[in-house]
Amino acid sequence: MTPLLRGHNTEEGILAVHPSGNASMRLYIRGAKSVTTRDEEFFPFFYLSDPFLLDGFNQKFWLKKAEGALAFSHICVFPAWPVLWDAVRHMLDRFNTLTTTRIESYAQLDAIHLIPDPVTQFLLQTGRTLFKGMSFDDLHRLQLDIETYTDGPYRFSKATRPGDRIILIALTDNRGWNTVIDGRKHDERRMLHDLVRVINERDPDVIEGHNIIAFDLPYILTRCARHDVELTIGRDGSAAKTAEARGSAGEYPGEPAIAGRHVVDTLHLVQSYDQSKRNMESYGLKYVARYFGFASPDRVYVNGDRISATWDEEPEMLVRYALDDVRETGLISEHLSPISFYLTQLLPSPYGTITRMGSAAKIEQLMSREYLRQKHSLPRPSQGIQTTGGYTDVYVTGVVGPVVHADVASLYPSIMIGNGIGPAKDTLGIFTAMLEELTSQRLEIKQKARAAADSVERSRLDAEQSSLKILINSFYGYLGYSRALFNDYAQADAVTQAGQEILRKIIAELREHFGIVVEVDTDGVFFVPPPDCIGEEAERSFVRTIALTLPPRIFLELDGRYRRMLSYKKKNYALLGYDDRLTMKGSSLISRSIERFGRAFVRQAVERILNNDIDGLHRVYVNTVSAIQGHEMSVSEFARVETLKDSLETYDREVLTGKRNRSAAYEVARQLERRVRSGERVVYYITGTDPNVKGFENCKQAEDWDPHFPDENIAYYVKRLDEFAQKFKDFFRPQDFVRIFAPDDLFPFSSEGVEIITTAAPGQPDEPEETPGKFGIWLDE
DNA sequence: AGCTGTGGCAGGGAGG
DNA sequence: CCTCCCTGCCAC
Repeated sequence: MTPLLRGHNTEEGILAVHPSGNASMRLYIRGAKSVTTRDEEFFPFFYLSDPFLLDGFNQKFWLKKAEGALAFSHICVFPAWPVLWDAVRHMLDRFNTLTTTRIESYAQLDAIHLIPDPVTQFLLQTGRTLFKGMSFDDLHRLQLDIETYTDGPYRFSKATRPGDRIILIALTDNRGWNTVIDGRKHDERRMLHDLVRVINERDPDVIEGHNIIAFDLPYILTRCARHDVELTIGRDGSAAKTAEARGSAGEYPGEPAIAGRHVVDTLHLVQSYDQSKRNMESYGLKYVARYFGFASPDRVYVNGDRISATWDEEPEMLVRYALDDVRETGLISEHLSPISFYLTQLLPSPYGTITRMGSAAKIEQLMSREYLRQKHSLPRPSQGIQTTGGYTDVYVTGVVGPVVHADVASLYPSIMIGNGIGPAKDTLGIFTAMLEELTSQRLEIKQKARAAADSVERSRLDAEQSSLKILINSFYGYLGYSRALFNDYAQADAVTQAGQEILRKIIAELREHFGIVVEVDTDGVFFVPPPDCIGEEAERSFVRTIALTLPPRIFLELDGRYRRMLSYKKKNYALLGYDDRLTMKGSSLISRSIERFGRAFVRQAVERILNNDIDGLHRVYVNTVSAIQGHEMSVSEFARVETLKDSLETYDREVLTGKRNRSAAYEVARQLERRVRSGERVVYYITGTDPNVKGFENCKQAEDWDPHFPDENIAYYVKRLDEFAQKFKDFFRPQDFVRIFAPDDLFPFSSEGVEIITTAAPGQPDEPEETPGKFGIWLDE
């Protein structure tokens, strides 16, 4: 019995398990009842080497470190796929039994969990199917195919296509499941049987839906339980299960189990897409479809609470609505799923799982895959904290223009490649090598995509390069992640510090060349170009001039140009494009926690200020005040929407122990009849007459607001409006400010003599004192 | 049970 | 009033 892994850090608790050469098994080791374990000693561990299957596609298992040497009494085999039962038995027979090698004080296995991930993955990608009763020889041939099909470490395998898909939609109204269905039990029972039949007939590799994991599947399973129908949609005829139903046998919570099929939730796809883009307002299906331009003009919309009524009154309408949902979900998936799909060729995880994996987990898999390929041990996570981040500052507040935004392309990855930054623990040195390799692959693919004549080919290549971009951008975050095996806080700090230096250099150079730096954040700069730099071409070449002063491989690019900019605070500003489009950034201007009327007010006010329309600004204020006072707004405009992070129980406990204060959102949640879970949104408004009421004592659920007897707290909401107006205080002289943001009285408002003040932000000792009007040229237009 | 990072603004409530 | 603490949301 020789340990399969070699390594320098076995003293840190590295274990080798020798499974006698079957790596298509996922080994899961649970602490036996007789074993005392300590939580802090639990750590995930790890891949088997594979003398027989393919390199890299090894499976993961977990060990619980036990105190002292212990032997378990038996070994159990749990094949996740009954189809493979024979194969497992065959392999075990062939190798007699599992042998384990124990190092230091680690315990032996007590359970084996089979998940044929590489096989499903291969099948999915090649469009081949695994059939019931397949013999071990058939499987073995498949495995040989898989071997030839893999290209090697951290390279894409040969691409094929996603398998057949089916989209699942469940409909209910949001008053609860009972009202929709209870009157029509027979119909529903038949529908469930139809669902099972259709899925088995179509036999899809992938089942998709928007929020399918949190809603459609659990909903359908609940209905199945109520009607005593088995949702037998697994490829082997087994029933679909939710995580709870399966226990926590090493699976992710919420991970659905449909044997032989992948579940892809377009909600997850959208969320991870927006993590890099960051400009979506919501992740709801209807919004997302409109965002991507997938919603057709004659799309049917039915409000959630009208679904059962619509079904009763105009069933064809509801059918059309459901089909529109399906169509849009399908288009969103076609647009976004390739990013995950192409990663299945790089990572040893199944397609469905990859769509739900975080970015650090992906890096971890890449690292582990290569370490295991080289049969080297893996380190444990280091303890510590990262101490630095990006540099952010605001040099000028007020209205300026024209403004150019220049940013460094892929700042952190470039630094890591340029300075060879990688974890000290990475003795094989693959982290940086991998980053370099992936980056050059991406550039190659990007160029191919640009050159591709065929539009299908182009979008396939584009998806591939987007997958890589996401991976590449995750390398930095991985360094500072506390649970990462290869984390290295010192190196994470080295990356951010180098980034700060580059940004400061850019600022210094811009000033040297007579640009006026307005706001900077991490990897980009807003600045007013020098007076003789007019027009896009001049600005572009100005940025090039600055870029020449930077270290090699650091590419400063012109990212955007704007007619005017309102600079408010760090990470808070508004931009007016040459197409007159207004974009606002920052939590104090666009936060979802601001009431809708407040967001509308701020937006209109910013727009008027950017256009130097002081009379308009005053009118916006006056109109908003009168709308509040005249009860002209409906509840959705002044209600506040809050997401509950904790359960009501946690909240109560923490309030009781004085760890946190009472808050309106949770108190409203308490009033609701249904149980409120964490992550849910609560919509409420403030009642009473005193503007200084305590929110948690004077709050009501928005649904309870009655337009005929409006009881919102007018004084409170006027006070809120004045708080929003305060944001603009520094843009005006005090005497002007009080006149603009005040109701009309005896004398009509006049903007005569009002000027917008632009100032160098305080606390900038190296910035010479500036006077109003000196920033940019637009005031003289 | 799994979870990528730091920096920044604002609001509400409690207590000085 | 102010400060502190906590939570939520946002930029990159």
